[in-house]
Parts: sequence; C-alpha cells; structure tokens
Amino acid sequence: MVSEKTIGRLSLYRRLLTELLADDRLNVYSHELASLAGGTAPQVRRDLMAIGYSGSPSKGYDIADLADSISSFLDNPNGTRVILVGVGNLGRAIMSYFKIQRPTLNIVASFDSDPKKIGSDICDRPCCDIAELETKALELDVRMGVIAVPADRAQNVSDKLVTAGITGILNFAPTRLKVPDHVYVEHVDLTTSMEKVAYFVQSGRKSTEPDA
Amino acid sequence: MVSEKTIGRLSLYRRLLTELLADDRLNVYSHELASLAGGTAPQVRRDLMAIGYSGSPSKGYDIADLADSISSFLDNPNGTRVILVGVGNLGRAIMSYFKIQRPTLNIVASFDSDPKKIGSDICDRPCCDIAELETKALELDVRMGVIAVPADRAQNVSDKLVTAGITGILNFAPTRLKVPDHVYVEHVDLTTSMEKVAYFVQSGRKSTEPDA
DNA sequence: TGGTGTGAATCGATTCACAGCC
DNA sequence: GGCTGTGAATCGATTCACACCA
Repeated sequence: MVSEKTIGRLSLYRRLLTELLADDRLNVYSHELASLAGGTAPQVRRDLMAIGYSGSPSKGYDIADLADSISSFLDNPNGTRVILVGVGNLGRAIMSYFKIQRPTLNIVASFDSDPKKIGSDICDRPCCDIAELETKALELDVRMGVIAVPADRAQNVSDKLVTAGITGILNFAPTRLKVPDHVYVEHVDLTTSMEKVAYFVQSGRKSTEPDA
Repeated sequence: MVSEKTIGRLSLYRRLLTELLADDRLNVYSHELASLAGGTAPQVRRDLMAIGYSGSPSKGYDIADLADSISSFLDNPNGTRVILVGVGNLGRAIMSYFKIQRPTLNIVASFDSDPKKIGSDICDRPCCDIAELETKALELDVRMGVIAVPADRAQNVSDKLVTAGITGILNFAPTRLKVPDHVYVEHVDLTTSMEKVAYFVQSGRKSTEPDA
C-alpha cells in the first residue's frame, strides 16, 4: 500500500518531469529529481519503487516513460469529474487554476447561493444554485467535490456532497468535516498554514521538514 | 523542541477553543477537543504537554486559559507584519481572509505588476508596484511574505523577499522554492492536493491520516 | 469513576549502506 | 565510478497503558 505522503510526492515528481521534458531532457537521476523536489535521493528511489518503476544505473530514469507510469498510477483513465461549491475569490482562483489543467482533472460545474452568480458561467463552466447541489451532482455523475464556502456552511455542504455519492473532498473551509468512513477528505487550512509560518518567523526556527 | 506537526495542531486547537468559548463553555476534556480536531485524546494531551500546559483531572482544561497559553506560545507579542505578492483571485482571497483576523497577523501591503492594481487599495491595504518590493519590504519592516504569483515568477519574488530580510514564506505557487537555510517555507500546493484527492477517489481508498 | 500526565511500546517513514550493474 | 534497488538501522511521531488524582 502506497503511503499518502508518497502519493503527494508522486504528483510533484510528475510536474517536475513535465518541466524537464519541456527542456528537452530525456533522463534524470534520483538525486536530480530529489533536489528539484526538495527531498533526498533515496526517498525518490523508494517512492518510485512503491509504484514498481525501475530505472537503469547508467541512465537514471527515462523522463517521459516515468511520467507516464506515474500518470497511470495516479489518474483515473476516464478522468475525474469535479464540482466546486462556493464561488468567492478562492473558488474563482481554483476554477481558473484548473481550467488550464490536462483533461484528467475536470471541474464540470460550480455552485453558489448568490443569485447574481447563479446561471452565469464561471471560467466557462455553469454556476448552479446550491439548492440543487444534490440533484445536479448525481446528474453530472461526479465523485469529487471542492468546498470553498465559509466555515459555517461547510458541514452542510459536505453532507449534501456525501449523500450525492461523492467519495473525495478537498476542503478549504476552516472546519474539520465529519464524513463517513469511505469518504476521503483533504483539508487545506489557510489560517493554520499562515500561523505556522508566523510561529517559525517569531521563534527564529528554520525549516526542516520536506513539507506537507 | 516542539514538532512542526504539533505547531499546526496547536493552531487548530486554538481556533476550536475560541468557538467553544463563544458557546459559553468553560472547560474541555482532551477527548472532546480530539474529536473536534479529528485526532486522538492522547495526542491532544501530548501536544499540550509540549507547551507545558496542565489541566485538571476533574475539570479537564480551562478553555480561556488554554487558548491564552497557546497564543503566548505561537504568537509574536508584537504581532506579525506580512506582505502579499500577487493580487490575482488567490491573492485577493487571502487578503480578505485575513482582513477579519485578530491583529496578531497583519497583512500590511500587497504587491503586483499590473498597473491597473498598483496604487489602489486591496482590502483596505495599499497595492504597490512589485518593482519596489525590496525597498518597501525593508521600509515596512516585515518578516513574513505570502507568494501568490504564477510559478515562473515565484523564485524571483522569493529571492527578493529574502534579500529584504524576510524569514518566513507561505508559497502558493506550484514550485519548490530555493531559499537559504534560515528561511522557513511552507508550500501550499493546490495541484498536488487536488491530485491526491482524485487518487483516493479513483483507487477507492479511504481516509486514514489526521492530515497535513 | 473518569479524567490527566507520561514512560514504554509501537508504528511508520526516512535514511543508511551496500550489493549489483553498466 | 556512479548509478539503482533494497534489507537493515534509525529516527520521529503516535498510541498504549497505567500511576495518580479529584
């Protein structure tokens, strides 16, 4: 079983590999990839071992081939359809972030409660009434949701997503969501991130960890 | 030495405590706080032990007093002055997020390269020309910066922040920044977070980890 | 009885160190 | 010689389990 941390790093490696490809590079060594990713060479090798990928001692890893292997491990071959709830500044930022994304990750619709937004298009995707969240989510056959609403609305939205059959949530609201066991939640907590940095500034401690 | 993970959880506990206070609660037990935070009771107790805080076996922890103790551990008593670079949707989202924040964390100015933004106020704070980043940062005496610019500009901005004496960076750009040893960097990588959730949806694996 | 505080055990992730290969 | 792949060692964080207390 591949660890959660390894999953995150694989995603990072893939992005770095794509950049290297654009530079017409063909091969990388684990220590190069490690340095780009801010990690160590043995760690890169372990991560790749986890998905059963092998390089060659002379050439290192074939960049294009490795990127493909990571993709076939991480991605759903049919793509992942996503809905986003909450079209404030943050929601819009996320929408535009993933508009340019490869078709693997596809935000197919957004939801809000503001009548001024409902019915319009946000980043070329329809913005629907949050009251229709459950029915539309079923209709659109999505399995993943992004929550970018204020804290006091988040649990309610989460519940609706879960009853609509969603099994993965990326939550930006500063609340720990309660979800059933089969649902995966990733919390992105801006306040905590901010306060952590502030603590390290204040205490004069330096960075150690390779990061979340 | 208090671990990085514990720092993050302390920030979360403080927020939860504040919410409990607003509900007129006076005391909490470790298992209650744990359940709100999505962790375990022994972990809460260890975290509090790390900052030398003691509760009472009968009453648990005094909410107001504990929140104060966490604050005096985490916060700089003089507050932390922050600048934000990159006033796109994400930058604006962050600005408005922390406008309402207690005075401990204070975004004092923003920077952008768009002439339409320069000179105006964003969330009641001046938006300055990114060309003036170094001089203004020194002038404003800030130690912490938030990077919300596109990936290809991030390293350059980071370098400028570092030469201006900043020792903590919260980075939203999808790049691993290279910084000197004494600078703390926290990466918030939206693409990776998104891809992680997509992986767990696709693989049918459920949540385990208490989270980043 | 039902808490807290904490040494000891466990668990997981990272790093070491080296065999095998080009 | 410098790389990969990987068992073994290490390190850090979490959890257990229990003494102690109100």
